[in-house]
Amino acid sequence: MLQLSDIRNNTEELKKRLAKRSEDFADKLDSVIALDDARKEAQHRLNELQSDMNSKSKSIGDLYKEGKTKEAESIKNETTKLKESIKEIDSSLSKTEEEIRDLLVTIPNAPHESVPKGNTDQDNEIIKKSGEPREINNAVPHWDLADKYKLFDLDLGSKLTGAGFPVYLEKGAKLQRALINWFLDSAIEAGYTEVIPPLLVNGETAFATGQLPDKEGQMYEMKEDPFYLIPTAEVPITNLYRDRILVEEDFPVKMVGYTPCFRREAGSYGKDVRGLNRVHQFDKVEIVQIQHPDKSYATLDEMVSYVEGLVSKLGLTYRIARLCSGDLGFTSALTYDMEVYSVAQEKWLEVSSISNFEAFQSNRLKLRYKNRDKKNILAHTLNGSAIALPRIVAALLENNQTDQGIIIPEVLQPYTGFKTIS
RNA sequence: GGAGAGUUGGCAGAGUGGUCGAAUGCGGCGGUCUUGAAAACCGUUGUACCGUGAGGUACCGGGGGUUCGAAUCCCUCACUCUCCGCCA
Repeated sequence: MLQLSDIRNNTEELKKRLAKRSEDFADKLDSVIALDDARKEAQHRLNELQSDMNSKSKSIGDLYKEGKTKEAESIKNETTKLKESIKEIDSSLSKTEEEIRDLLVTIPNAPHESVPKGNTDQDNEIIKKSGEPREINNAVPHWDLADKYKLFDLDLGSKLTGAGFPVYLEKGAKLQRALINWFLDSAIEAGYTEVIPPLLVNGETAFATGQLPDKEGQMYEMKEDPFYLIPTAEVPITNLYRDRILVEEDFPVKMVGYTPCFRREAGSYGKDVRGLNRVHQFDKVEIVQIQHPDKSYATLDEMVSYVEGLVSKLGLTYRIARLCSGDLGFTSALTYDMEVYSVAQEKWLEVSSISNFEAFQSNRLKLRYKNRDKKNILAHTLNGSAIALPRIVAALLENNQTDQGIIIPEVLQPYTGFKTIS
């Protein structure tokens, strides 16, 4: 969430940046400031009363020790009222703090100045295209190729679980492992440290990276325990650094992790859900960085090029989009999407989303660093898919189909152990 | 799942109702000494909020309670450890 101090000090700038979002948040910012004024006043009064109480308590103790029981009793009587006032102000202060928080959690991150104003993905700005898509006559969509070569089976998955839980088979299963391993090895080579986090997280963790309360209902929730299945490795990996105070020398923190991801995708049925286009469980390798605020945008560019390198080595046709304000996630200040072209479906599939959250997550994570003046400053967090598997698989199958079978990209061959699927 | 013991500052570890934001040791930072370093010695060393400032307030796993006063007593939850049970 946005920093209170920022809202107070840079009110107009934040209003301007937030105005790009579909909803107007100017009033909310003003309300936050007004509530914060009330909070300060209450805080001040409370402190005074507490101070009074502390000194009274101290003298009661002293008086008893000196045997002056009567005097002690008389001061004790005075504290009764004081105690009530403290309780009263304390609870009203808590209420105000809660109101501030309730308001703050509904305000999204302020879009970066380069974010184009817009409503839907139609308004995203294509900043790079890798060339013209290859043309294949009578291209077969990946779900039919999967049947033909026994690569994955959605019906089987729906028997075991429900719609959107693919079962990967034979070379399809091997291809998953190959991609995961190649993605991981590439990231490690690029300086990322591998982690394997839990797949279930508690509410505090989900709150800190912004999934709660914004995406409540999009995560699978456990029945017996207050845990959520992770929708992305971003959640547990970024939270590794919750409540940490770093030193500048720690930057950049670079982590990579492979996890399955679970998404309910409530409300998105019907469209674009065939085959692997949108499933409830999928595999993803995620890269996360924690960076100095001055360097986070350079890091974002670096991460985009890194992901671009991956799709490029896979030989896929891709384009990079700068998300417009309407398509920008709640927690992000600037997001680039990597999209690959799917020949049979004749459309672009989003395979990676790379975002700079600035201090939005750090504020909830309480992730800071000590600067040279020994002040604690919120760090910036970033992450990106590197990469999500299903749509990469979809594009690979469709784009690489030939009469002789499906050609496996060279970089993957050491991992698959086969060169074609036939 | 059952029984028991714990959770204190960066770490280790005292503290069982008032003088405790918290002894002591280690580590970190600054200094003295030294050609340099080590050792020794001296000083300093948590986070957040309120206040222009002096200063004040809160925090000893989380939440609640008892009390004039709680790190210390009670309740509750989470976590850690030991033993038993079950199990990959």
